[in-house]
Amino acid sequence: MSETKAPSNFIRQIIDRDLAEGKNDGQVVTRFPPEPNGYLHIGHAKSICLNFGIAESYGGSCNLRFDDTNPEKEEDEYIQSIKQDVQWLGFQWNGEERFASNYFDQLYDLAVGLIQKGLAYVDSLSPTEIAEYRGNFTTPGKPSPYRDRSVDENLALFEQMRDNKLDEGEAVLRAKIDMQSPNISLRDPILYRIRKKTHHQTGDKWVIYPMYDFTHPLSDAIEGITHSLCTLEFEDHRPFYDWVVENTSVPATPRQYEFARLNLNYTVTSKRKLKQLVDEGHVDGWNDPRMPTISGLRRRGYTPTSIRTFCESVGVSRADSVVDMAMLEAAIRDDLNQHAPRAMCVMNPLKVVIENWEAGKEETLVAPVHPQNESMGTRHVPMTREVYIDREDFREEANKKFKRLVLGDRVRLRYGYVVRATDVVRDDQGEIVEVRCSYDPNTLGKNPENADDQGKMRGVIHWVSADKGLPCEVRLYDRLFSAANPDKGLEEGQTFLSHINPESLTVLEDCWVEPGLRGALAQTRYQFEREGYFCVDQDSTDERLVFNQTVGLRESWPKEA
RNA sequence: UGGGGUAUAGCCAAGUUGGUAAGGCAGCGGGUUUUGAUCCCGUUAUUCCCAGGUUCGAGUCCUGGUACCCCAGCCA
Repeated sequence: MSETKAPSNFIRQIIDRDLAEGKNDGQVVTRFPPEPNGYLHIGHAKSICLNFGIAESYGGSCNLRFDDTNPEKEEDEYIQSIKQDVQWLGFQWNGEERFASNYFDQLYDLAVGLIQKGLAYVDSLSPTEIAEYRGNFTTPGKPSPYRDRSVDENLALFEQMRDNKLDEGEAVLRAKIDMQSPNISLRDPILYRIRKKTHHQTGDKWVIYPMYDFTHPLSDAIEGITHSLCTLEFEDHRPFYDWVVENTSVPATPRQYEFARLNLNYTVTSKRKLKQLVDEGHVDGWNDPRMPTISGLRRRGYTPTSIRTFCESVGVSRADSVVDMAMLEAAIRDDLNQHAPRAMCVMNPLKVVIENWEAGKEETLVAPVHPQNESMGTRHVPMTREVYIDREDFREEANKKFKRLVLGDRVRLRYGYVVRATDVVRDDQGEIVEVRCSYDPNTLGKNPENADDQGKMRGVIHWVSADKGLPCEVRLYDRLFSAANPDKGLEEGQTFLSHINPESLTVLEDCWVEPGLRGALAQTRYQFEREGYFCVDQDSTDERLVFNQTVGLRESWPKEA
């Protein structure tokens, strides 16, 4: 086992430097701060792994904080799912989960302090007027006529806002900074707005709610966060983040650092778009196995380890990038290859009758649970006169590269005997419905003695006893979108939804799996040999197993076979 | 258009004081194999967005370009 060295990235370098300079008393405290307005997705996993991972490797701690400053979009359902997902990934936050709303009282006092210092004022401009006064990229903003209200008047007005004396949109509290700033987020950013909505944590206590830009630096400071990691789009807000920390009396000086968010091809990682997919019924819910949500990946069969190693492998940088889905798939294949028990499942059954096998005779074959890991033990696979093989594994004729069953040739039934196809049975339409075979009783665990005459043994195929196998359902998944970037190449009137892959889900109803899987619990993962990795879906019942394809095996065989 | 960022292989990504381009994914070739899997071995950038310059020496420093991303919510 090689020592896993902490991956180098610019954030770790900053922390190393800070530690070397003795900053923050040698402490490293991070936080993962989601807004509870949706389910977590693979992009959040990157942030979670970064924040918790850094805390872990520097002997620090990481808080879970809900950034719940906008009661309009937030729900308790999201809070619960977020907590579950973080824990499932294997991380434990420091103490209880926190809420920005825990700090509403302190935030209010700090805002009053800003007013008293002449650094904040109540603006009575309408929303559209505020937008006009703000200017744009080329035009500097101009001061609101209310910008120079007296401290006393501001204090009184802010109190009226808080005491529900004003209507929504009638007034806001703004920081007094610089309406001419080339950085638009410094043109007197809004600190508080009136929202007469019941809040999932504070109920009806408040009718004014602080904005993210005001809340975040203060929450960080209150919690003693040392390194506040967020994505690139907040870069322009950093000067205001520092302004807030400098101009309020808070116990610490957290610093914000930005990294590039994760993009994956053939999917979307935007809460808004994911919510749209769910709300409009394009998928089966937030945990649809095709979704890039943590809960979707979980249902699909991804392991926490695979998601964590994936996040580690993509690294952390400041360059916009789009990670290839193949990297995610490589991570889950790697984990499951090592740990998933093997089983045989036939998904497109074709009956095979072994004519020289005595009717009614059953033989129990012994197979390893894992070919490279003896400690996982063995399993019993019943062999009978009639078995199913996959239709893809039989051809009447084929060239030498086809390593499966061909009429007249031999193939091994995995863990069992070598059989030779002798004839086919067709239905009225001429379609093959059955293959007749003979078997060589002397080939269990050894090769046929006459390998060279009478045609060679072409390969090994999987199979399931027709009498003893279990009928089951298998759900196959393809990428949710057929375009690498669903937001690109759109015609007039099209949206990312136009790129949805209509064949992202294939349900196979007539599948057969070896009987040892009877009663398998939801989430149990297997490698179906020669097919891929699958896990038991939550829709599974005692009567009927349902499997989700997590990912196929790597396939590399000659195209013209 | 003003401001803020980013450019290293098909995709991520190391490269810190200038010393002669890590690693992963994908690909390709070969070996082992009762999974066309796994595993193993080999291979894939004379060049770092472009053009100049400094230097014995530049992905790293300087100058000038180019491309792409973010910002004009009382969202986060």
